[in-house]
Amino acid sequence: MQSLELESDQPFSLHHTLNCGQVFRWDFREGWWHGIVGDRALKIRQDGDTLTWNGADEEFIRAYFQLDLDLPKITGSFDRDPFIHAAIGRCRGLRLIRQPRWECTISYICATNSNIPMIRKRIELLARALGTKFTFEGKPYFGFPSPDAIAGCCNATLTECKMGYRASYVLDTACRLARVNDWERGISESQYDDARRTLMQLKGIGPKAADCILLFAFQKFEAFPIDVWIRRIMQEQYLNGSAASRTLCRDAEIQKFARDHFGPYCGYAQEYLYGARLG
DNA sequence: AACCAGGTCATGA
DNA sequence: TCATGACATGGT
Repeated sequence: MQSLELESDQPFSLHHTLNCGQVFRWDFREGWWHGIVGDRALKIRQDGDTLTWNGADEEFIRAYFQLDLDLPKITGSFDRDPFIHAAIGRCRGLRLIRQPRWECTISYICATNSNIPMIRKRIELLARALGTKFTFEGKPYFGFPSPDAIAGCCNATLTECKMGYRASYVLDTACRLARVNDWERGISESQYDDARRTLMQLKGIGPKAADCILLFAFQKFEAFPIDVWIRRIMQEQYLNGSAASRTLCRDAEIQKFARDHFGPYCGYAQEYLYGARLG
């Protein structure tokens, strides 16, 4: 077991960070958050300014939870209206996570047109079917399947994982990326627009999934994923006033507004809006 | 029983 | 470039 003391001027909330819908393989049980990240399992808890965990070194924890970033500076940069101000207050300490790139990519293909419990079930079934089994604190876990593991399976296997029509998307993307050496580097080194276009050439990745992947796995904070919730919030709160009188506007317009209004960290702002969405 | 969920794709104008 | 409908699945 290891621990660290958070800096007093750098807010962090494990609960908001893991509960805001950006990751799908974390569970809160008996006072601990239990998670599977790529091929490792870990558990972690927060008591005030103390983080205690098992299953990773401190370097991993700091990187994974973005403890190296100046959060007040980030939230301050987009704290520009009463609505986002309230969301920042409600989700105080929420940090974006640095997700494994491959896992994040497949996860958000699995996420389309589904609710969060269904996404979680799908990914768990996928890991059980094709992931590597290992033991952590005496219990069995399944890591996230490698590109080769998915690329080598058949459509029926993925259908058994409740992928529905996404099965062929997952398989196709796995086959493509499995043959490319270090595909992440090209995305990582590209500007946001180019990276987004490249990702969208993969089956099952449209504008929304691409933005989630760029935001959560490539730290391109200018990405502003628009799902049904964010679309609703943006139209009601920022674009056209009341729900009754609003006229619909395109996602591209919403995105432009978001980047102009919230600035270069608008992706971070998006996650605060999403995290605070249930009132 | 329709409708919805962290949407995307194929089609047709 | 844009609307429109289909699409697997499970919950409400």
